[in-house]
Amino acid sequence: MTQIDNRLPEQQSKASAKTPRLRFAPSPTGFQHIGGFRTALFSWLYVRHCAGQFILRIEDTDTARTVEGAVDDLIAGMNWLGMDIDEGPIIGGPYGPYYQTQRKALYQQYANQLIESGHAYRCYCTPQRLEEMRKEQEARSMPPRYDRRCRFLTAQERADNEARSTPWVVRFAMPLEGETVVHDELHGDMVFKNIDIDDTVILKSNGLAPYHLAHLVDDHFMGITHVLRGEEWISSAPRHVQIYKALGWELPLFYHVPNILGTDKKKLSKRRGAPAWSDFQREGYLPEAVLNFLALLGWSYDDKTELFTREDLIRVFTLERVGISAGIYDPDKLLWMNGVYIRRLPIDELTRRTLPYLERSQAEGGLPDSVQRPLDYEYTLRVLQLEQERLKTLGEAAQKDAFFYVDTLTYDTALLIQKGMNAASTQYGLQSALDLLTTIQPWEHAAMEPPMRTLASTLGLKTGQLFGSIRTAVSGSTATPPLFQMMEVLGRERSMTRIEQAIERLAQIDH
RNA sequence: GCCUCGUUCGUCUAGUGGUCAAGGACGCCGCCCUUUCAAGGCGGAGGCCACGGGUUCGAAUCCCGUACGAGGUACCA
Repeated sequence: MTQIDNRLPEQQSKASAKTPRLRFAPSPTGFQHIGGFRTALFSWLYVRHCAGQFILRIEDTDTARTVEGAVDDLIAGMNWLGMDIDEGPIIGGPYGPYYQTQRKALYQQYANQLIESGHAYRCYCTPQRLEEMRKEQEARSMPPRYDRRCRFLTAQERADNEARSTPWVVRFAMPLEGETVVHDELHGDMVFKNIDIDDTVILKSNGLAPYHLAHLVDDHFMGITHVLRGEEWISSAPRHVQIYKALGWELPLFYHVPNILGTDKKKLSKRRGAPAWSDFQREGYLPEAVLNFLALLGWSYDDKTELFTREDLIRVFTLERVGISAGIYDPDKLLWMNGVYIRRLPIDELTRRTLPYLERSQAEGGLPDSVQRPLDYEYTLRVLQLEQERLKTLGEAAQKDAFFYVDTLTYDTALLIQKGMNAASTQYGLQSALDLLTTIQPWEHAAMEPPMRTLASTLGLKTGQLFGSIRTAVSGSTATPPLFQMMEVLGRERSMTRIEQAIERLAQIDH
């Protein structure tokens, strides 16, 4: 119940005698959101921390919900985050196959064994009967539960059903009395009354096993030592320990990790708009930042450290420091962290990694389609040098820096006119700046700034007023990198042309 | 409804009976820097540690109850 008395030393040492083998076992029913990846990350980090093995297994026994492409997307996501897999689909491994639909026979074998040992039984109830029963129980505000009718069928009734070849499923016969203790390494002992637990289906009429049997058989034969899964599994855990017991198998160590909630405080779900890994990729989050962020959702190292490289994480990650209470995913903090990672990138790498975001089509979030691709690497590097500390995502660069690439600027002429100025004085200021700029040699920010400052005071303007007008003229924007550095990158010709165009604009509103 | 888990600043968290009149981070606010925007520096607001009872010389930390939240209650995972 508490965190203090939750680790039985004997059990811990029993497990550590074997090399840790942990798995991530998602169902391919859609696109994995970050909550799933976070749980996978904990397993992966632990495995890499103690030189174990990380297995990916696809729990595709619900064929009706299986979504085409989900496995590829999942693997791509793990790849993106840098979680390498030791055994799994595609790469294979000694304990395959790694798709549950391909392990059907195994589940049937153990379902039968459980029937023979008296721990399970065939249930001939029709879905309609179950449905009616459920409705009635609900109407009487009773807990909806299978009434175990088929558990107590006479030999004759069984024979009749078989003779009529009534379709059947296999149900696990939960003990009718007593308690089941689920020992969890994080939560301690959790006690359940057996009578509260349903006789769950362990083999469906189509011959496939649902989660409750399938994952357990697989974990056993794949030699899984630690089971990390979401806390939503706690309520079915007593069922699992009973099945392990009935099969005579040793239990793995359980770690029910906290869920990640959305800002609505509900479990993250795709339906409710939880982001997929590909959303982060598309917006230009760095996988190493996302990885760092995810690691901190339900795990902590100490009271202050929170920036970790992948290697750091592997080195310091331990399961003992995984928390137990659900947490809300905070997009603002991720955004901040992504900015930190962007700022730390060597400029070459930043350029290389940002280029694809800039070059993709405008519809996909890239630069305006009028801009010629491919982009010039050196030019983009100089642009990004100025933008680096201002970027929170790589994807933002296209919006913020379009003016560096585009031929004609679109902006509201009023933005040229600074506080305390009017069209005429702005026009005069720009013209004076233009005249001065013509003489600047070489075209470098250090050569521009001192004379331009002098010009401002000569004109009786604050630097902010003069520079603000030029800034808008040259970029079409009021928030940009430092003016003269920006003009240096933009080049003399383009900078001066834009100032001329601004003057023309002002001349027009003048009358 | 029933069962289970959880509950420390808005959010992520540190905290394993005294060093906690609760520390860090994001966000927010202010100041500094400053040609704008950032970044950076400094400072601030924000928590009766869900509530109520115990245990103890001493409790955010242990126990009990309550409230609230979440999860489960499928031939889904």
